[in-house]
Amino acid sequence: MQSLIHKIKKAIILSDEAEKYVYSIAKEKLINKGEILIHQGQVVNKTYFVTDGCLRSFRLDKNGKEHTLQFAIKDWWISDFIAIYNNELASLTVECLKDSEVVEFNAKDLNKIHSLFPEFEQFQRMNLERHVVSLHKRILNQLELTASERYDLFLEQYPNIQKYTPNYHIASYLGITQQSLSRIRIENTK
Amino acid sequence: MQSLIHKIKKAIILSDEAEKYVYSIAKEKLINKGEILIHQGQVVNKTYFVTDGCLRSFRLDKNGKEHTLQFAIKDWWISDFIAIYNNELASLTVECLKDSEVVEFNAKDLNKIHSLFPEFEQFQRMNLERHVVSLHKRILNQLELTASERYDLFLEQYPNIQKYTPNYHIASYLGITQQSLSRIRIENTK
DNA sequence: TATCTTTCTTAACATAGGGTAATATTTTTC
DNA sequence: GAAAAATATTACCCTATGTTAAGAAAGATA
Repeated sequence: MQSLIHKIKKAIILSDEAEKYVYSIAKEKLINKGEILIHQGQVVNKTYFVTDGCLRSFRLDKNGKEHTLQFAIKDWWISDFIAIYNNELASLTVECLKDSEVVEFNAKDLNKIHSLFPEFEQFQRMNLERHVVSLHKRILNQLELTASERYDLFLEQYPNIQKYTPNYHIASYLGITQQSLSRIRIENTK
Repeated sequence: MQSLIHKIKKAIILSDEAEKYVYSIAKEKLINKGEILIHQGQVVNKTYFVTDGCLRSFRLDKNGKEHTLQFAIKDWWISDFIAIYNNELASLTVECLKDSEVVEFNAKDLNKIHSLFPEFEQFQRMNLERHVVSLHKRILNQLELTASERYDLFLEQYPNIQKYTPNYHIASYLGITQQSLSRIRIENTK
């Protein structure tokens, strides 16, 4: 929780009342490895801020294959923003990859914060700007890099993630099979 | 220009002064097909709002291949947000696909608007939220759909774009070659 | 209309990566 | 520590897509 407040205060001037409101709608939670926070196909009304550990969001397609949209480590937000934005049932599952500590928010409470404390508009805008830029980069990487190059870049961006997540999750983030990733890993060490 | 003001007013309450400021920093421009608004490798300081026509942003990779990040039609923003956000030289080129009408902003003026008129924070946040959701969807589509399925979806999302842009631009958006797209187009009509 | 240029299609061949299945390795559980 | 479960590697074959090149079609220009 402290790490979230700290992150907010680094970005904006946070009044006492606003800080109180954040505390009033936030719920600190310890999550065990393997727990599912959001279930694909069910109602979504929570958004999570990760203060420790690692979560993952993915979609299960019609053929039973998983496709990883996001890994969330310390100081990242994670939820099913597609579903929340469109007011639909979850198109993603969010699961916990290792024992983690998160701050849970009801998505509607979190949305109200903007009208109650307009200073959060700026905080949120800046988060979203950063997010858009990272998504643009990911799309361009997917278009122009080989699987092997994408894997190298992934390891730079998430240097310790291999401790928390099996390779087939990484493969599903990169858009390849675990067998292909295995081949790439062997090539790279030669 | 009216269409931009209209769009803003649909989202937020726009004070007279704020509206005046928008006019003072905005520059309406007619752009000819083929004109380049942002050059990869050069300084970027402009952001464009499209009021009519169609623009495209793409990256030229080391092998001379183009990769399309975005098509922008009426009511979309386009620029090189990666470069602006990171204060780098352009990683993209923005070109005009058919004679278009745009509103040009200096990126710094546009950024100042948030502190001068905080109501724009909300406007921008909502734009960014929508944008993030559409990027999430695009990434998931790229991970889980075949090239043929992505093409079908593309045609739904940009129903008239084929009039403005050659197929090899569409192919470079979908992450395939123009030859593959040609094969897919033939398969689909069978 | 004729010519030039751009775009699209087609074909032959090459290759990255997928599918399936077997085996090896590591991790978890009892 | 043995057994079970999960994960990773390897192999064989297959398919979608890439590469290169040529030709056809469409659009632009003179």
